[in-house]
Amino acid sequence: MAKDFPTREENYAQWYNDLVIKADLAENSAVRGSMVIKPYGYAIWEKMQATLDKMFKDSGHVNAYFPLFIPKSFFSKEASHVEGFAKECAVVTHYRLKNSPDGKGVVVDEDAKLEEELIVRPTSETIIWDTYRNWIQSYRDLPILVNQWANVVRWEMRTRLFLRTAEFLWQEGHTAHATKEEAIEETLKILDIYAKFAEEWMAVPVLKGVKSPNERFAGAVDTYCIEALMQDGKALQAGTSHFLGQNFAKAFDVKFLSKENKLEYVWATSWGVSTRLMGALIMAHSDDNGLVLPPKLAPVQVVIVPIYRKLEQLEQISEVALKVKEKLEKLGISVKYDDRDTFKPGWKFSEYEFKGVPVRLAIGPRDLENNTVEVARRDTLEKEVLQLEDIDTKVKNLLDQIQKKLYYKAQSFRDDNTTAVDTWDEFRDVIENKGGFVLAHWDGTPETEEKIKEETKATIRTIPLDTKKESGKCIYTGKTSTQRVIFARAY
RNA sequence: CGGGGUGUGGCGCAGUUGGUAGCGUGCUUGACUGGGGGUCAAGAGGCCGCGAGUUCGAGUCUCGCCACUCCGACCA
Repeated sequence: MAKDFPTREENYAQWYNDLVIKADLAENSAVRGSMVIKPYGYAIWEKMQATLDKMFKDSGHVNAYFPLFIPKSFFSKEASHVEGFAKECAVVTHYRLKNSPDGKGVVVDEDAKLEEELIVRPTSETIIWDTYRNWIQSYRDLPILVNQWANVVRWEMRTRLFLRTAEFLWQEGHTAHATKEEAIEETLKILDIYAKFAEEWMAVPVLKGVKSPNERFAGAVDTYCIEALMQDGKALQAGTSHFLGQNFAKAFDVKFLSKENKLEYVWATSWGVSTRLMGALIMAHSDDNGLVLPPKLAPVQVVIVPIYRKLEQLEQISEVALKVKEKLEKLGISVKYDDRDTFKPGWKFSEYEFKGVPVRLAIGPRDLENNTVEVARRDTLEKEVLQLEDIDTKVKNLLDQIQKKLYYKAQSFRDDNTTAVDTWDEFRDVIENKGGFVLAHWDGTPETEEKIKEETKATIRTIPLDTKKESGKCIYTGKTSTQRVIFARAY
């Protein structure tokens, strides 16, 4: 099944696509631009969800749910917000179908036109702030720290599995605060959660930073982001956290009485990560043999494959294998024992390798005699034969080791592909031939960023937060600059 | 929305100057097999994207439509 798909070198885009489909993560659906997330892919997403959900709750947030449909009029209330999303909104205009006159199928019933058209949410700021108006009167009602898990629709022209689909799954947090400082603090707190999740669970190193005005969320004062580097040298925005200022409070007239008995506008944030993280996860670690998953997010962490000739042998092996499974499960490891007689061991090896299962154990007659088990790790493809004694802690340690190794590998890749440049020629050369993150001085103007984008397709991915100030000259205009920013071609 | 490509068993493809559809893989059954995608045998499976036209005859030629896909402009 896994044969015949291109290497990363040959065709990176095709490699990614084939990987997603052949590893059973997702497939294209009958609806253009919308995908079906298959059980194996969805299991990964569920683990992401569960982890993030806990992190949000541990930091004081609660979940709620707001409607899929948003009245059209809500959108026009915040000027830059409309502008940002208007071009990609799906609109509901009618609420009824009827049999077509020719008797073949159904048509829209023109008599069932909606008074006010509804937008399928591309994001929920408008409906949520319209709601918050009623929730907030006093400083005592603040802060509101709400998150929702939902689907959203953005009518994209070109789509790619997980990376950009017309409909996608995400979480969106929407918080309301009494002060500017508190809202900014919230924005950064979430950014830290995102970074921690990416690095510790996904094993993907990310840069934390702030977006340039060109890349800012429509309606935000500041957009913070985590930015990851993929194996083809392109950047991927993995999560965003927005400080919205009082923009939405003003647009939706959300005011509160402060302790000082003054009527003030509420300060807001919003933040989200989506199924796009799946794309980042896949591209960050996988190789030409298929998917590579970090143990912490792998739906199956360990697979056990029995090797046998006769069914009596299988019984003996199963006895040992099931004991191993039980011991591993006691340590919280998810184990699959694949004793299907309908597939050959070699076939199973390839299958699980392709699907990125971190550790494979094989137990055969020789192992029964010697009290051993063959342990294979997916990330390095190394195999070794270990004594059965303490196999549970050995495997647990191995999983931890794989998790760390994946992160370090991704980190050293990123380091190798981060280049500081000081001249325009150098800049163009690196963007064109090497790729990756390029650290360069920029004069701070949207015009310059736009010009650079036109000429090189590279954009400012982020203005890093934890970086030293350093004076220099803009690579494009030569004007003075106080800090290097990160340029890259991006997904 | 512009430019290219592709639509043929589940999947991947071949199909010559028009003559009634084939290969690989997968599927079913059986035997032998089993420590890296096994071998052999016997089977099942097709509105050739859709619609017109040319022709005695169209997977093949003509026209129209639809879908998918890749490359650009737009985007998490």
